Formats: sequence, structure tokens, C-alpha cells
Amino acid sequence: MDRQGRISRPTIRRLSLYLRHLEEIVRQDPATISSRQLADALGLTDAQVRKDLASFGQFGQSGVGYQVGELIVRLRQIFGTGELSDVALVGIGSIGRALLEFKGFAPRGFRFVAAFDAAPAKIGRKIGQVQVQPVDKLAATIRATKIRLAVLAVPSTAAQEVADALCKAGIRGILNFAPIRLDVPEGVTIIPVDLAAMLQQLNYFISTAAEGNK
Amino acid sequence: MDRQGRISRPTIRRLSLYLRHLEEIVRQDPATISSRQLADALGLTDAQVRKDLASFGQFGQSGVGYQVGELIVRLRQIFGTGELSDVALVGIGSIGRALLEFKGFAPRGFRFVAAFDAAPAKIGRKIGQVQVQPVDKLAATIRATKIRLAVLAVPSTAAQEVADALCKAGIRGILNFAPIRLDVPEGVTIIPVDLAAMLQQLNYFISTAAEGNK
DNA sequence: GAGTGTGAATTCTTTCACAGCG
DNA sequence: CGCTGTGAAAGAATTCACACTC
Repeated sequence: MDRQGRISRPTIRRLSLYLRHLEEIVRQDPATISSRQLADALGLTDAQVRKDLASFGQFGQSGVGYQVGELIVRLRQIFGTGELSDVALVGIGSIGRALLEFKGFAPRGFRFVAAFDAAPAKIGRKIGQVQVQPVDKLAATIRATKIRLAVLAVPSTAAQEVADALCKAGIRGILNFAPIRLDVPEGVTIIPVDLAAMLQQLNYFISTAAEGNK
Repeated sequence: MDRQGRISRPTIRRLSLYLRHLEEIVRQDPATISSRQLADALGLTDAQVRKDLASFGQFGQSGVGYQVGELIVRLRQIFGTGELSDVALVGIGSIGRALLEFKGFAPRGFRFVAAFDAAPAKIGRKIGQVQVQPVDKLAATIRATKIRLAVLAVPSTAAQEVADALCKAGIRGILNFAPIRLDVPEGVTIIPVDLAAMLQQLNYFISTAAEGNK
């Protein structure tokens, strides 16, 4: 929360929502936005928005709000430089292939620059913008291109092994679609994405008429 | 926390991890498991595990641990009945198609029974186990089959409109892949899945040498 | 001894509410 | 005024630590 200090997970999650919304509206309404407007658009409270934005320097204007353009620049700074970040993908199953073709990453600053799979049948195929390489080229390619982010979409049985290889090759962050916990060295961040678990959670919330929105 | 009371979001998230792990190990080691063992496997603390499990009735055995089989039954009860739950999918883009073909849902209790898209070119194609229908059949099909869960994988521009239709047709929970906040009536639960946002968050955590694991 | 269940203490987040600024 | 920034209060979630059970 302090100047140049670490920003907490919940806050960072919301900051990416702010950025998303600001980039969405900047075309039509490039002027300013108030904490209340942002909050309403995203289903949060105005106080929450102010706290979050104050957590990295203060630059709202009393009585006016925040400069949309300025805010976008600042937020992009926080989430990597705003230029495209390179990402590697491992595992060309249904999910992996879809992610390579997914159009939603580029506009938000990410592009796949390498893809790997173990199955010989898949090697050499071009999916999206990249050509599939054999896993044994993984270490060399990642080291050579200095990629720091990876998406892991291999079967659970292979996940830990591949994660080890990724970490050893210098990967610093992994988006993990395998339904298994990865053990990684300090300094490597994992974001787990367990799709079946999400459906399970939904199933719980709907079976107990809880208002589980937001 | 109270008997038959609402279980909090963080707890529910972890309960699905417990179930996942227990189903994983039940084959080899069908006896009992202690809170510490579970905690270690999932990167949590033993106290956390005990609190979570105590939140829905107490049935661990002092000095022994929890019966794996019993625990699985109880957890499945919480997450819907343990039989297969039906899910509808809307939007046959790269992500939608991948989800229909994804093998990871069935073993965890979910199957797609309907799929919809607006593009005439996609209607009638069979993907995974289901045949793609036109969106205007959405309301009728969902009502007839009493589906309560939906996965939304349409472009942002169409997402709110489709969500409205889903809710009106009786859907109670939505897994939303569109990077936009959905406004839904009370009683409908949304779980947002913003893949680009996840990469952004990773990018933040790795650029600040934070140990952001877990 | 091993391991649960749980109040109490702690830490983390969110909300409140208001002084102060343009 | 309208709106920010922020201490103080409230509320959640996590961890501690220990009495109690098998």
C-alpha cells in the first residue's frame, strides 16, 4: 500500500479491471472519470476505487476525478510496460490450441511467441502465429528469447515435470490449466485456472439460493 | 460457518481443491487423511483445512484424521449431487469449441448438453458430444431441458444480451469468458474468467520479485 | 501420541465518514 | 459544490494454541 510498496492481490485484480474498463471507454469519452463512475461500471464501491488508485501515487483531482488517459498510462506501467509481452505455451490440446488462436490477448498486451508439445504428430503445425516445437526445444528457446511468462495446458500427469523445466529455463510466471498444484521455486508466480472447479463452485452457489454475484 | 449456513467464497474454493485432491488419491490410498497431509498437498495450513472441513459438520476422528471416502461423499453432496450436471455453452469461437472438446469436465461431474452460436455457418456442426444450435433456440432448449449452468464464450459486445437471455430462460450460474462485467438479476451467480487479466496480474507479480505463489 | 475442533488473537480487506481542495 | 485521499471503524479470513478425544 505504501509508495512503491507491494500491492495486494485483491487490489491488483481490481486494477486490471480498471484498466480494462478505461481502455474500453477511452474511445468515446476521453475526458475524466470519477471513482463513483468507475465503481458503478464494475460493481464496486467508490471508496474501494479511491483506495486502490491511491495505492500507487495520488493523482486524482478534487472535484473532478481522474484523467482517463493519464490513469491508463499509469496502470499499463504497473502491468508491464504496455508493449507486448511474450508468452510461451506448452500443451497443444483443445485448450492450448484455443488459446493460441484466441484474439483477446493481443489487444491487452500479450502474444504467444512459442508453443511446445510432446506429441510428434503436432510438431511443426502452425497455430495462430506460432509453430509448434517439440518439448525438448523448450529450455533452449525460452532461454534464447528470454520469455518470462508461460501458459501450461498439458495433462496433470505431465504438469509438474513441465513446470520444473519452465522454471529452470527462466520462466517467472505460469498460468496453469492443469488441475493440480504446482510446486515451484520462490520467485515464480502461479495462477491456477481450474475450469471444472469453477463450475463446481457455481453449482454450490446456485443450489443455495445465495446471492453470490460480483 | 454455522450448521447448514452459507459457506464463504474462499472456503468453497478450497473445498473444491480438497475434493479434487481426494478424488485424485482415493485410488491408491483409500484409508484416511489428516488435515496436515491435505494441507501440505495443497499448500495450505492444517488449521485452515480443519476450519474448512468443520464448517459443514464435524466428522474427523481425533488421532486418526478424516475418512477419505466419507469426505468425498460429503463434498460431492455440497457441490451438487455427484451425478453429472448439465451445462449449456454459448459462443463457438476458439474458446467455446475448446471447452466443448475439453476432457476435464466429465470426470469432475459436468457435461455439455447444448451449444449455441449466432453464425449460420456454425449451426448444425457437432463438436464434442453436442450439435450447435442457433441462438434463437436458446430459450426454448434451456427451458425444456432445465439446464441451470451456462458457459458464456461470446464476444464482449454480445455478452450482456446473451446473459439476459440466459437468465430469462432460467439459468442460475454463468461462467463468463467475456472481458466485461455482466449485470444479472439477484439469484444468478457469475464467475468471471478474464484470461488476459490473469496474464497482466502475472506480469505485475513477476516484475516486482514478489513471492506471489499459492 | 497423533490429530481434531475451536475460541482467541492476528492479520488482511473493505467500508465509513469527513477534512480539505479546486 | 463535487470529488479525492485517508485515518478510523468494521468486518472477514487466517493463524495460533490448546483442551479434548481416540
